[in-house]
Amino acid sequence: MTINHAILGILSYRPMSGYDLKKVIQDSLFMHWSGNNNQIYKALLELLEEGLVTGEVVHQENPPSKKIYTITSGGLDTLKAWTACAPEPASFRKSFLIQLAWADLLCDDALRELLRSYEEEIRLQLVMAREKIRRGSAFAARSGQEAFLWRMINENVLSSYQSELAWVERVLGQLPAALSGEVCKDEPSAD
Amino acid sequence: MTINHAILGILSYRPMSGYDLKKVIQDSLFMHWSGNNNQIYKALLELLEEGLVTGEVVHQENPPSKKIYTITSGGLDTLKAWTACAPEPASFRKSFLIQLAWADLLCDDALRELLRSYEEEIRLQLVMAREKIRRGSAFAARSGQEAFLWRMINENVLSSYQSELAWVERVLGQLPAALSGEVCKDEPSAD
DNA sequence: GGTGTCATGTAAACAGTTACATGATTTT
DNA sequence: AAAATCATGTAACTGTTTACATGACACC
Repeated sequence: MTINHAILGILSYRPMSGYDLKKVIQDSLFMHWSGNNNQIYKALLELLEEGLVTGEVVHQENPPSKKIYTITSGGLDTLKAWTACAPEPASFRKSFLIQLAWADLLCDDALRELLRSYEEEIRLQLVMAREKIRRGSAFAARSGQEAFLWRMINENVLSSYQSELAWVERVLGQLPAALSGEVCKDEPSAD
Repeated sequence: MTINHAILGILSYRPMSGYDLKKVIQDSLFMHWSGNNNQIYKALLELLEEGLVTGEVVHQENPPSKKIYTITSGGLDTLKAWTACAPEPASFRKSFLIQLAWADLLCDDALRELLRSYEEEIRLQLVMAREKIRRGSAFAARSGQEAFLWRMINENVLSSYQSELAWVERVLGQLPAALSGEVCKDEPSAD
């Protein structure tokens, strides 16, 4: 459950409530969770039990009250240990590729249309990503190194979309030749 | 549940058992599921109930017997309808980026080491992807168009890894400058 | 009077993984 | 004798999403 680590990371910047965490996660480029309550409030309970955060109820002038969570020194240690551990491989889930794999069933126009709508979809993702970057992080970088890392993270996300976009344009460009039946004559597809 | 569509797609090539499906999915580049029994056998039950496949028990000379599933014309229609529907956006889950986001806690050497091990990880993924491609598909392409699409799918996966690799190398290249503290002076990080 | 924000939480479902269980046969 | 392959399936769990429930206040 990586979301616990993500929450510890956010709380390392400043103490905040579950509600705040939800917004930070939703507005983030690289924290892929939808930011739903269920996961966040459950994670906070777990972190409390493990003593990695403390929770304090703060009564405001007007209700509702909120619970402000603060990372403990144990929490900081756990976070630091996690950041140093061996990275997991990235996972790409592109259900579009599965769609394409069986798209031989479609006629030429439908196939072209399918590729075009995927292209549109990626462009949309790119615009939204850029908008999130434009709005900036909710936090100030704590060091030049951190500012650098954050720029690299933004670049990573953008370059993923750009690579996907370049690919779909390549496919659309090669499609006419492929449809004319001139392609793949000398490419046996099974061994 | 996309795996049902993936299974329909595979069965559109040839009838086979759950066990065979498992292997096809595990050996595939782009079907991201682990190929676990639970999902496959459950999906097959659903497809049976919906009448999209038929199942026939085949007794072999030596046990165990197997159940061979065959796609129905209704199944083919469903598959075709699905291939034509609006594509979902690709989802990239890179827990490494979350790790990097809080990596300010690490010292220079640990950060460099972290990036290097991610680079290694991607290289490994790339090698495994190429190996899967080298072994080839379990099926012969039914048309030149299909052969073309399959090549494009392979290219997509490879270019995703290559883009990720290029990114991590860029980061490693820029790291010395970032660590020397010369970077980001004129880059306020919040708006 | 309806909609939106702040703020907590729960319920139900879907998606996906690991591990277990069985039993025969073949390979090491 | 142990391990791998063929082949079916189940159990338990983690992860993730959508939607619901509550209640005060503010804004249009």
